[in-house]
Amino acid sequence: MTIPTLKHAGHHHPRPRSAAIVDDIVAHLASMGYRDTEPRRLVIGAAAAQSRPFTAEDLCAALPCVGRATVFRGLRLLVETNQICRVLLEDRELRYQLSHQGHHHHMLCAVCGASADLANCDVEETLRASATAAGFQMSGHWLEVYGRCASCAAT
Amino acid sequence: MTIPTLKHAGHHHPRPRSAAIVDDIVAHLASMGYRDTEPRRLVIGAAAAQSRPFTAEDLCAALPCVGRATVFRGLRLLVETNQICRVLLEDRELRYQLSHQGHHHHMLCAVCGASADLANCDVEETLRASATAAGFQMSGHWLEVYGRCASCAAT
DNA sequence: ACCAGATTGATACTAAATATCAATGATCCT
DNA sequence: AGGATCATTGATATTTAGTATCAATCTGGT
Repeated sequence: MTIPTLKHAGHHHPRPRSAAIVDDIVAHLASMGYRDTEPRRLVIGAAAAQSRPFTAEDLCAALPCVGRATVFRGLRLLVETNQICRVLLEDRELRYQLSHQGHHHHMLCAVCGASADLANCDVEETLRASATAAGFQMSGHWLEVYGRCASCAAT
Repeated sequence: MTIPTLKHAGHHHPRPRSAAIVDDIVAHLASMGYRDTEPRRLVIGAAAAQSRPFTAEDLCAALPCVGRATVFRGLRLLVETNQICRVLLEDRELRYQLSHQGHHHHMLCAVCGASADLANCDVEETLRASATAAGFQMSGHWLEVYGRCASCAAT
């Protein structure tokens, strides 16, 4: 879980994918006036290193050298700047994962915890129509789909 | 917040609506082997008396004479037996409200906290189709719609 | 190098909910 | 009705997830 330092940048060995992601996100944050700090990079790097939706606690455990409050602050900042999104498990546990697109939804595997983006799913129109019919002015929605991913369903 | 006793059943004055609801739910629970206890009735009665989605804390406050743990246990039991359903606000606060139908969704007013059932909204098919296309075996979903109810939108 | 102000982290704190467990009480059985 | 049984209760402690505080530190711009 050690995050590589930056001294190898430019070296002919490719840096881990997550290093590039970290740079991207840090650059994006910098353009919004947020500073480039080591703890922040660590949080982003650890988030990018996760292969599954993760909890704040996961990051705290992965980063014993980073203060707990800082991990939470980092996550909050990343959510606010749309770099990561929040997902809710069926038991209401909150997890995070890197954002890949704008607004979208997730399918969460109850067995292995994997998440997949829900493609071609245009629920929004339908919802808005129903809401409007009831005199409701819809401003947003939250949707999670639960089930089993392809490989877990196969077993 | 006093729950009337049953001695007036059959009297020509109608009992409050909530009393009948309590009886119904208690009967349903009894058919599943759950006992008919006074604290349980108080919890159900208080839940039925709410006009808006309510928090566990609301019930605790409304029922100072009922132990906190009992309120939570009562709510859990009611959810498990589908007598009430859980609703999530945008800030992830959890609320409860009586169930009126089988599976359905809610529109939640961010201003006044009212909730309305989302009628004629057949998202499930769409979701399942998308999920299946991704090799996902959908087993359930969670959907909340946020916005403003008719009267709050009017102001 | 300097400064203003953003950021950090140790700590305390809050809020929501569950675990414990002895005492109570509802239901069944006869 | 009486009694045994076991679900239920409630006071309390504990857990969990996250926020508030605030002095010390670090970053980025000049």
